[in-house]
Amino acid sequence: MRRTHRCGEVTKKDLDKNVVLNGWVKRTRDLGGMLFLDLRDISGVVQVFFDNEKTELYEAAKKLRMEDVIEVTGQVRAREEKNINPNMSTGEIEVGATGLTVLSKSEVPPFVISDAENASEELRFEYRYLDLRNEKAMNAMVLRSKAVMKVRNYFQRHNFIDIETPILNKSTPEGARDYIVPSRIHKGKFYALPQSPQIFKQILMVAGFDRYIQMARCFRDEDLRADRQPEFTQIDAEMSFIEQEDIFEIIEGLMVELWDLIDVKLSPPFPRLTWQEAMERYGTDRPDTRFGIELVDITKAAQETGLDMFKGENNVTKAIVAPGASEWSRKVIDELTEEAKKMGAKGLLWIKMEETEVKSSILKTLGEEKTRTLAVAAGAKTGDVALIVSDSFLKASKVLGHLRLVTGEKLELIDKNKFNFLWVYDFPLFEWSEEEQRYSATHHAFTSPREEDLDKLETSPESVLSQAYDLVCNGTELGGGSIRIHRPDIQKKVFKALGISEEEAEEKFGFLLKALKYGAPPHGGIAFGMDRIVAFLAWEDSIRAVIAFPKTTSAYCPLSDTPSEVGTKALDELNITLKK
RNA sequence: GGGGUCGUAGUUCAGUUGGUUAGAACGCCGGCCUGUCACGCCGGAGGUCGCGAGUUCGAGCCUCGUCGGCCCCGCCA
Repeated sequence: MRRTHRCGEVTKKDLDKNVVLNGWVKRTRDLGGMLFLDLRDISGVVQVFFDNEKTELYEAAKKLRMEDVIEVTGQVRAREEKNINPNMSTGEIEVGATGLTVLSKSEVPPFVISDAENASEELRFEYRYLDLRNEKAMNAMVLRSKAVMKVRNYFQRHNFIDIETPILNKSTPEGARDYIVPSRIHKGKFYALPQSPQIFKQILMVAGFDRYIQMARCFRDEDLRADRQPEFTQIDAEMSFIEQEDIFEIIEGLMVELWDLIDVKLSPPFPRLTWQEAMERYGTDRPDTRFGIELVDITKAAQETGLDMFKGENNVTKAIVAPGASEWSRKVIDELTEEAKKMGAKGLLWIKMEETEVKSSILKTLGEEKTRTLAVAAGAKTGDVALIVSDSFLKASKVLGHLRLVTGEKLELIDKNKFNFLWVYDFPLFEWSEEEQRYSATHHAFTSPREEDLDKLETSPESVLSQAYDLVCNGTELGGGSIRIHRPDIQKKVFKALGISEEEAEEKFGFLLKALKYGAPPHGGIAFGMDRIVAFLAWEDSIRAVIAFPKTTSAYCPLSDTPSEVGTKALDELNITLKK
């Protein structure tokens, strides 16, 4: 018999109707002579009633266990006033059972489904099919589906074409470590899984699809975090004949529609901040602007103290003020110092502006008056604590940017209900890599320098700014992109600055360079971490919660036991020998 | 690659300065119960204390190593 209703959709309108329901046994409550059963499917839960006037049926119901799959026939009836359960959407009715079929028995599950949130992630992911039966986990996936539909719908309305790009790709030298797939036919050669469809979407622009969109699965073989999985989904978009501002507008419209899913009204345009300004004020390229506390440059005041520690040639002294934090114990200060050192600072200078006196690590060396002057330069008032770091501009900014976040958390200054979006743009085109002793691309090798910086490409690459941009929300980078290089001559100069030889460029990216020679339109685009966006919408801290089958931080899947060894036959065919 | 933290019953956890028989809650099994909805009450089963060494008369507890989960730094164009 086919079901007539989903469990959560039986309502008062169905009173006296005979219904057929399918679902999982959430729980039974046997009162002796009468038994209540909560039946669950994706739509919700409904209460089924068995009594011992129908002895056989009652005895059968007594044998049911959690997570058995059953079919129930019965009649919808209203609950008496005193028996209504206001916490249940179907709480005004119940189904008086007239028939019961067990469709599938369940073993005792390793955790109780309705309590899955309290089980360890490892266990939940091993039994993800049980975990997903839990309302919250299932809703996250439902929300994800809605978000995907929104995105596709939005871009279609704006004339974007959805095109799939290859999963088996050429390995490229820049960027993250590739996942590698050996080729059987081409022995000794390898495919790489895409870190992003970057080059292909640019080639699609050359082809003339002037607006492209794809939900692209991407793969990066790097160490994982709460917001990083080895495979993840990007909303990948690219447009021709546009400028940076066009991208901002179209994406702002998309964010409005996505956040509408959770009834949050965003009001574009989002604030725009240059990279320089973001670093100066927040010490990071992804500022969390849900709370105040900005970095202050006190280099001049610091140098006037005459202390050696402030003197270095490229030294910049920066500070933040923790408002009303003079109650902080020595232990808290020590913690902050540890945090600062973790970020690479030599140390952390602190000044406590207490009611009657000033306390500081440099009080003895500097004396009360000069110490107070320094704190005041940072903007500290009575009751505040000034935290000071002296180092290179980037180091001092980053350390204080981190301390700013820690301080915001500690003092509970962050309004968790806010969604503060902003654009960061004008990133440096290159950054110096100490490890490799060369410049590397801040965004990627195809990012266009700003027009006005073109002539500095060869003379002072470090000062060239790019047409790259990030969309940031609450201190998280949701996505980023750039206007691309569409002229082969500029692309060559950028490769040169990156220390990529012509031969290497030809070997690795030759197909893109060739395409650019055949009438490439000016173009640019952006890519978003779909998982991060959905995690935001679902109020989850980890993207694992919004991925159906996530991997652990060691890139292992506890459900399928992946990765695993392969047989010698497969290795032989691939001409691969494993090292001992 | 580095740092932190956790690992005890099916699950989530407690376990004192190293000391007799390792506890609780939920779940599970059995019984009672006619309006429950975290039902209630009574009884019961269930443990290689992640793994391996070491110290000790004696280790869940201390030491070293190792494996795994999570968080962070590096890394992630």
